[in-house]
Amino acid sequence: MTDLDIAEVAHRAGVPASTLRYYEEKGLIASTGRRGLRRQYDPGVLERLALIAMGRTAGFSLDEIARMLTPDGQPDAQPDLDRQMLATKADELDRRIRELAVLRDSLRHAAACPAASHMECPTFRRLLKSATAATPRRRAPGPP
Amino acid sequence: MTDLDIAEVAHRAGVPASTLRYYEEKGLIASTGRRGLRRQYDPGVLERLALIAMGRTAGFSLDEIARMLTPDGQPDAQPDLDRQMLATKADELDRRIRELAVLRDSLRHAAACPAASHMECPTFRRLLKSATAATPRRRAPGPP
DNA sequence: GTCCTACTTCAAGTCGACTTGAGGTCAAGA
DNA sequence: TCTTGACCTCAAGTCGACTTGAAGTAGGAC
Repeated sequence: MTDLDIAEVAHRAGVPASTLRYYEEKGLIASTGRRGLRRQYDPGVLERLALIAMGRTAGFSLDEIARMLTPDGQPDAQPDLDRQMLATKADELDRRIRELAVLRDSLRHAAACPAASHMECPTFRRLLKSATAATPRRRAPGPP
Repeated sequence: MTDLDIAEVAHRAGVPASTLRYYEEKGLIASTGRRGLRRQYDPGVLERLALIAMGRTAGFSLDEIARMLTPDGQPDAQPDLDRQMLATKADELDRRIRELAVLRDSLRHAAACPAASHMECPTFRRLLKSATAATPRRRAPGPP
């Protein structure tokens, strides 16, 4: 029995146990059973959690991730849909990355530019324009 | 009087009027006055809104953006702090971009890879590892 | 002069992703 | 055996960024 205690998983994955319970409730992970009350996990859950974390940093919601992780459709039609979705997500990510790159350049320029107000700097305004031009109004993230 | 009505601003900026009121309440934008009850805005507010949108897509909170837009400290010490902050933010963005790039590559690979389960693919696992290795546990975004 | 409509305020609601708190349980060590 | 403390459940709270709803008001078309 190589199963891991919830505390162990929490520690190794770097998330609080409450998050693991929450993920379980959402169907993102599953425990193999209990020892007494305590959840036990297959070590593979760590990779799954890494995958979840990865998806989160990519900007996917837990529901989206759940859908990616658990193909819920017809057994044989699914893999293609899955691959299709992954490709789509990759494209989205690509767009996002390009936006952020422009933004980064804008900030860097603004940090170096001597103009009193950044808005007075033509370079900055040009960058600003190209950063916002193609942005397809999606609810922005927003960190801690 | 070239001022814009709130509806005009909302339309041109592509945000609901309620958002403009909210931003005003938060001190992110200001109206030049009222016509009757209705807020009027200087056309410059559009650039400011673009800047705000830009900051949002970069993952900054409204409070952070407010701080960037309105230097609140000593008149002469501020510009440097401002530039310093912008440079820091640019660096953060850069890290984030690199993470996302790895992620995008992982997704693309997974989409093309013939392995039954992505976890069985060594390439994917390697990518996964490098994607999550350096990730400094920050609360992830999460779209609509 | 009246009416319509788009605005106004303010309080409250929503959404996602968790966290927190109260009250309960049980495996393991003294 | 008893205690301890880390886990358990379930409900409720939090946070940021808005949105929604009720009730009120004024500019402009008729």
